[in-house]
Amino acid sequence: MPTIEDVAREAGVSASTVSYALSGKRSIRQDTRQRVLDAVERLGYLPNASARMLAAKRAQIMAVTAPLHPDTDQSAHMVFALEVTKAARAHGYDTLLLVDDDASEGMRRSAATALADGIVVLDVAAHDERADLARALNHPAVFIGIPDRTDGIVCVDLDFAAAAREAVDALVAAGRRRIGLISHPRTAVLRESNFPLRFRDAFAAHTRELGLSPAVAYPDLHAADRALEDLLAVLPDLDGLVLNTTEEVAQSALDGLAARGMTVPGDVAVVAAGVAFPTSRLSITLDTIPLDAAASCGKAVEILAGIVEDGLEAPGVTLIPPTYLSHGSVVPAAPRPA
Amino acid sequence: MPTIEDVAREAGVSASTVSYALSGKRSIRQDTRQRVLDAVERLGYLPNASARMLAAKRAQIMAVTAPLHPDTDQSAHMVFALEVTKAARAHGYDTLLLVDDDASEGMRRSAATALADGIVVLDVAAHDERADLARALNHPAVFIGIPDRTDGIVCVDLDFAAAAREAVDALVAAGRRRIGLISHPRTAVLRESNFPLRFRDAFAAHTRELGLSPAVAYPDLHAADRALEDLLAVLPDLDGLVLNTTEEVAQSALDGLAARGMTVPGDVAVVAAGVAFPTSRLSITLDTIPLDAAASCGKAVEILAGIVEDGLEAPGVTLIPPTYLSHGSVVPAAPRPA
DNA sequence: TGGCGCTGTCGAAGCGCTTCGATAGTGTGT
DNA sequence: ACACACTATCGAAGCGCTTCGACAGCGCCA
Repeated sequence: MPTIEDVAREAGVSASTVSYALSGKRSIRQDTRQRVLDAVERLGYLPNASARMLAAKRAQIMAVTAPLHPDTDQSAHMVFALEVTKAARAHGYDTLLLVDDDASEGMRRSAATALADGIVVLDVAAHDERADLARALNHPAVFIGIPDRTDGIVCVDLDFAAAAREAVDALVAAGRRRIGLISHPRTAVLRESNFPLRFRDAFAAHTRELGLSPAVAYPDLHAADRALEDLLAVLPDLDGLVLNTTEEVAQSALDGLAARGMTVPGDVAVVAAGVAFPTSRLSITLDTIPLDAAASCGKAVEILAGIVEDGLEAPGVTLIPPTYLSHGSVVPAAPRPA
Repeated sequence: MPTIEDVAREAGVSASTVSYALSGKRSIRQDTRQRVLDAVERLGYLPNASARMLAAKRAQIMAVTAPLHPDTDQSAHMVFALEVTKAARAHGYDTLLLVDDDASEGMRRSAATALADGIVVLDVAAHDERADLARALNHPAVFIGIPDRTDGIVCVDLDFAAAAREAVDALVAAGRRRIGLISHPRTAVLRESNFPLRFRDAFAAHTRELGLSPAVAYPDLHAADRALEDLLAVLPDLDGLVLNTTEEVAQSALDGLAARGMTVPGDVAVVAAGVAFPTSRLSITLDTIPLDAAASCGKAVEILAGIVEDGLEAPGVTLIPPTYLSHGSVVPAAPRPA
């Protein structure tokens, strides 16, 4: 591999001139710059990464950490890791994947060894040890997801509350007033990430604001049938359904409606909101407010790059505004039989 | 962050002594080493990664490249990326995730800048430009998957041929002799990765060896029904079925059997072989010879670490022996009605 | 007791880059 | 013609580590 000295010799200038010609940090005469660029081209020069890191105190690397609970579905987080990687690349960073069993070890190591300039934290739990670590570490970090305590850390996430309101509004606009929500399993709502709570609470508040009676049900781990039962007990003439749940449970809910002879969107208008899967994979393609990995990750990387490069003041919590995608599963209610 | 000089001062020795005490590359008196270790502990010292890389000409980083076709299911490859990361960590390496649209750009860059010591190549196609690149690059690389031309490159993959034979043997041992194979869609078989071919050819050869008439069918993109039809046209009294296909098609095949009133394993014994999904997710948990990401990735990383660290001669193609997992979907045939 | 080989430690060089300060060269206003 | 500001370039220092060669101190054998 050629070094900067080789390029300098080839171009008939000094190494520092090559460096400045390539970085643009000092003015270089146009023809000199061109000779340097030609030499670079001819030799196929790329600066050695470690030398550059050492001298510039900048690695151009972002670490991304995904904890490794055996129970969670890995591939879901991996999609986020992928999106972070794409976004980071667009900002000129490479991405280091950290998946240690000890969630903190990788963060600590990549910070202490200056291997990465910043860290993107995925799959954030309500009580996440990595939040404390981030506060202590004095190393740029951005969380995708929001833990309970957000002081001293930087977070990005979909605005689940707004998503809930928008889902309700869409149903109400279609004349639906008996609206239920199928949320996540109770255990998940209580223990893990807190977005199900944010969604549920906004759903309840907003329906109440609109003079409706909120009905929320929690599915079992994989099936929605009992949840649907619960909903129908409270709202026998259910005509709107919000799904903030997994793909499996969503499909199960649709199956449950079909089994009861209830049509979508005729009898029940349905919208999936704050969900990570494309509804086109369901038996009926639903209107959806997606949890868009690319959007969250793009924003997170942008913020992180700003902190690293310009020492920008870190914004606290950044909420991504929801986007409503129409697929025909919400239409005006048929006139009710009198 | 403390430097090696800080540790040296704290321990009352020179920097080189600290280095040797930590690396073990020269003998250090026991009590001196202990003083160094204590100082390291007290200061929380971790060596700066870039300085270490620059001096040692070793990054302790492996790159993993997954090409970014929009059509392919990303999360599947991401599981491999995850397994590579885990295995690499166990060998003391971190993992750089490369997902450039231009599949080669990241490889070229990480090699030329010496950012990574080696590259693990995922999702290898039959004709993969990255194979040519690897030959040209003179940088350690291991492919997970096998392109058509394997000269000059290092590959690891499941032994699909052996898997096919083992699947057939299991069915034959259960007294099944009218055995069909549902492979991948024809287009995939011809254009993309070549393992479907390796599997199919071994299936055909081995059934023929055993005096059976091989029947192979190719599903449509998502459904197996026509393939099943094709199979039954050739083998009306099908009693053994091998699935080397996607989860979706496998489920569709089971549905097809059920729709025809054929029971598993009573009428038809079924085994899924060389498949990346757990058969427990199907409506019937099938005997399976899994395509085990952890096994392939572990082996690949081990080989790569050997090349990087000890300049080991690179083995050409390493085939992972298949493992048969029994789940009761292959049982002896009922006595045939005379 | 002198020479020899070990063992344990140190100093210095060097990895390839960035960046600071110095300086030669150029043009401008007086 | 001279001082002055500016531009373009260079040399050298330094980032924090690894590693090589040197060598002091030691025990051992002759």
